[in-house]
Amino acid sequence: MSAKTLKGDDRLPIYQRLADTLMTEITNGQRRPGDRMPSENGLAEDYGISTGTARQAVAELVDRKVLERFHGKGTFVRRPSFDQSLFRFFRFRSTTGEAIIPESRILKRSIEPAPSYVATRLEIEEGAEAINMSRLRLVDNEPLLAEEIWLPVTLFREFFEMPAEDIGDLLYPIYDSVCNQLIAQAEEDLTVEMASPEISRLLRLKEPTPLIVLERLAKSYSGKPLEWRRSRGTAEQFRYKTHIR
Amino acid sequence: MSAKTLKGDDRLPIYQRLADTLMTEITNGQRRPGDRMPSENGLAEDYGISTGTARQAVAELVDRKVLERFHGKGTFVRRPSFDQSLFRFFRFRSTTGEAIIPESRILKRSIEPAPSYVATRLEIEEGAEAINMSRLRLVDNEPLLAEEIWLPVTLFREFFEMPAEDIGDLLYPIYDSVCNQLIAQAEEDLTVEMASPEISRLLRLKEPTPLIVLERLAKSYSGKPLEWRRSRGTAEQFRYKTHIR
DNA sequence: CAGTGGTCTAGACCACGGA
DNA sequence: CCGTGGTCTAGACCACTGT
Repeated sequence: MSAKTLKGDDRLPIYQRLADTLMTEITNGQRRPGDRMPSENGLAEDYGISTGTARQAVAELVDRKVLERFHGKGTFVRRPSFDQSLFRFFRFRSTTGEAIIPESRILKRSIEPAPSYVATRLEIEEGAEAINMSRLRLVDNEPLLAEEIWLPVTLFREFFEMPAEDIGDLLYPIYDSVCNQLIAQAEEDLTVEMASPEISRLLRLKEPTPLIVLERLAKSYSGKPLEWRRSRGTAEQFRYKTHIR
Repeated sequence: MSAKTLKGDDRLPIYQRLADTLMTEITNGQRRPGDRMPSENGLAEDYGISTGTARQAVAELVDRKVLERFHGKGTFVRRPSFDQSLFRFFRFRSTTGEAIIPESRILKRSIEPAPSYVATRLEIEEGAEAINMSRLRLVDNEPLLAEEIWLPVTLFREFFEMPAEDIGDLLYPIYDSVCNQLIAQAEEDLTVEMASPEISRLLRLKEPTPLIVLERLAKSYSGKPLEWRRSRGTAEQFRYKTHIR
């Protein structure tokens, strides 16, 4: 007999219901990034299904980049790593030429009424209070990106109250450790505009310069919007490659 | 016994060798876009393997977007459709608001020595002769994109010699029918620059305007470079959305 | 209806990684 | 060595499509 039962509509395929079950455990935080999953044979036995079927469920989540398989080692909850995302768009060259995380300087952190373009994306009431940050990102002391960041105050109050000195170059690990909010996916939206006087000053631009504007809505596994940010960098160092079929 | 044999190193997995075999048939042109593949049971029988294994081979090619499966109908060689690619980057709005193929106007078609940036990508000798076209793409008679197109003269001589009137809005179907050259994949590369006087005139721009520059190297199934083009459009109508995990 | 892909079983054996 | 994922068999039955 099967020790565990599958959630969801029993007219759905078994592998789909198992995938949903595992996904829920990850969404709940019962299984966290880096955790090892039960083996495929283990899952099959636990749920009283065939190994091939358990395998199909795992394949589904591997495909959705929620899990990672390693031959001989096991299957693990994937750690999302987002700061590569910048590298997809901008070619940062440090003097050494290494792939590096840009330094972060927080210029402002305050609570303000959310403007409508933020409120919509974060799915909060227009004019409701939200945490607003302005941040500069630098490589070798050269400013590269100016960022405007918004967080729903209800979920991130502890982040707002923590000392600025304790905030490092990466925010997402802090969101997790301080507020228990895990960023698992994001939508990004890329446009071009001319630099405003304010941005020109921040990025130390002399002449009218086209900017790449990268808007990102970062979400939890379940799709709840957690952070909205807008990053602006000079288009000169912008380059994006794709392969299409 | 098995009627057909699999190509390739027999230390490779069977599904991999079957996928390679099918891929070769497609690369050769023995199976063309739109063609129906043998059924999964048929493949299994033909090669004396299990249905699950045949299915795995098909899954591989579906994943690589070479095949498409339709439940109850069969599996088909996918028709690559590239002119959607523009829609990934530019939001064209016709007056009706429909998804449309922009009209094409060929401004120039000549044979010239290939500049080095073209020769490198097309893998021909620098300074070797190549077909060069200049093309304007319009929606509702508004110029939207200026394109510079290069083709290796060895493969596309018949295209060069055909009457301009017979060339429609889409080039890839012509490449196929006239020169037997099938575009199956492409690399795209996106950057930003300010409009030159020449481009400003072509696109009827009044003021200095940032442009999106989309460079595309189009290739055959086997990866042989067939066409290089550079398209420029105003950044105003540029927008690119992604989802990342 | 027949033929297609989609799901599932109940295993076997192989290849890899770590103790 | 054991436990993991990777490949493979030889089917059965279901769900969808077109005639």
